[in-house]
Amino acid sequence: MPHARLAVSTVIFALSPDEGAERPSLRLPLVRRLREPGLGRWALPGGWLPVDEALEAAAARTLEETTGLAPAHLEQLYTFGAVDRSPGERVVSVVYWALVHSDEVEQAVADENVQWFDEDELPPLAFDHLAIIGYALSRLRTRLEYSGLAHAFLGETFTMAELRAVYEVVLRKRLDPANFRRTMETSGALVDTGERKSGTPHRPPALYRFDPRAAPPRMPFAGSR
Amino acid sequence: MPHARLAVSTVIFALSPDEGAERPSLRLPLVRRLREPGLGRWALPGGWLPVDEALEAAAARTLEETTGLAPAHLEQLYTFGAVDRSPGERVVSVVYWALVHSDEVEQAVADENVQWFDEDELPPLAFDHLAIIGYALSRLRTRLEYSGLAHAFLGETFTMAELRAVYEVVLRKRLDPANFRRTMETSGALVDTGERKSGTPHRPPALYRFDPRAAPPRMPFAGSR
DNA sequence: CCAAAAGTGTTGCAGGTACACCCATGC
DNA sequence: GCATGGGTGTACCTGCAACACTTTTGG
Repeated sequence: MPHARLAVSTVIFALSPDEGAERPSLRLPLVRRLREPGLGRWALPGGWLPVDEALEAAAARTLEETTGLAPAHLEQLYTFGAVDRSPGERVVSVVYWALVHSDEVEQAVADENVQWFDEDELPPLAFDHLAIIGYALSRLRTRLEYSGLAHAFLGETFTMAELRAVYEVVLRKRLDPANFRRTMETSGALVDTGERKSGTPHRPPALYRFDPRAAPPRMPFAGSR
Repeated sequence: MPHARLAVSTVIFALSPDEGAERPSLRLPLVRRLREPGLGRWALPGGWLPVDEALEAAAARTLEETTGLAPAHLEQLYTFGAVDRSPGERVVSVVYWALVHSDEVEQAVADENVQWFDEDELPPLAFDHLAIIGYALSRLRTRLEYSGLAHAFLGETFTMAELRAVYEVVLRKRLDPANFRRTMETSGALVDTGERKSGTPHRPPALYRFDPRAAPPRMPFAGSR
């Protein structure tokens, strides 16, 4: 008797390194499909679930295999299981989404079969992966607001403007610098390192660090009573 | 070569019919396990995923098979896939959670192998099902607040006090009647039927109905841009 | 009339938005 | 000194929590 096959895929987000003075953009890596179904189209990194590997571990492994990077944040998104989502075979995909530090993206793997795409310049995608990416984007946007997740995009220290740029790119809207600063300061998640970033054409901004005590919220089993 | 097996389970919530004048309580049906592993313990309704059935359809079907009821709300919760969560065999469970109308619960099936339990009087549970129920409870609580989901517990018409009772039981805290009324009225999700419920020992309360235009928010693919 | 729930009004606090304004640096 | 982003102060608005108060029924 036939079964559904179980796959694990990951939507990986990073900010493009800000070459030049332009705004950074939200990017994600995709892999080219080398066999049917969907040959030649692009797809999310992933693969079949090994019997002896946890779901999250499988997501982290395929992330590492395709990009060479380790996730700064990794979280389950949704499980997609429509009967006809893959032609010829029943496939259920447990999908994760991940954030990686932007300054590591330069070292990330990219060849003719693995490429990074801008969030609004996606190529033709295999299966239902376009809808999955859309859902992952909406989840990223809501999560960013009610938990300080932006640090997963940034390095060890950062300026207030860099942090604000993360929010502006992800939320796709301009934020008031004054109010943004206050919101972040009163949230208690930031620590002023005392250092300043010099070399800017203007007044040198303070460098901040994330308060390690403000741990990122773990997903399940938080409210078990 | 072995694969992980795919199961679908559902956490089903209902309010106990308010027999007497006591507060209603949150209840859920469990099934007794008739074989190893976990023989004799109680477990969530569910089963193996058929190749030709969608995930949500499988959840709705097992819900109907164990309780005889149709879900007023059904939504994917999380997919659990730790390697050792089921002894002897690798099982990945896609878990849904559901709400059913409280006034139908009386007609619900219940025999020696299917019983309804109060949320804080749970019996010994098989596998990781206790943790799953805890997670479902936390999700129910947060969802209730930012989307008018309470109507899934209620019948066609209801009083403001009945609606408030749903919130109070689920959120486990007392709510101010005056402020609760205003919050609901300004939300625009309620329609005054003009009728009043008579036979109460005191001033007869107005009967409300949910505005059908205020549709429940569909889960995935909302923000695909 | 009285008890008790239904329903209305008012006040005050907290968080967020808009925007005016000062500060420090490179050129 | 001047342009520019860094950083501070403040007024206003809105939503909500608290709570006093009026209304309407059954006994």
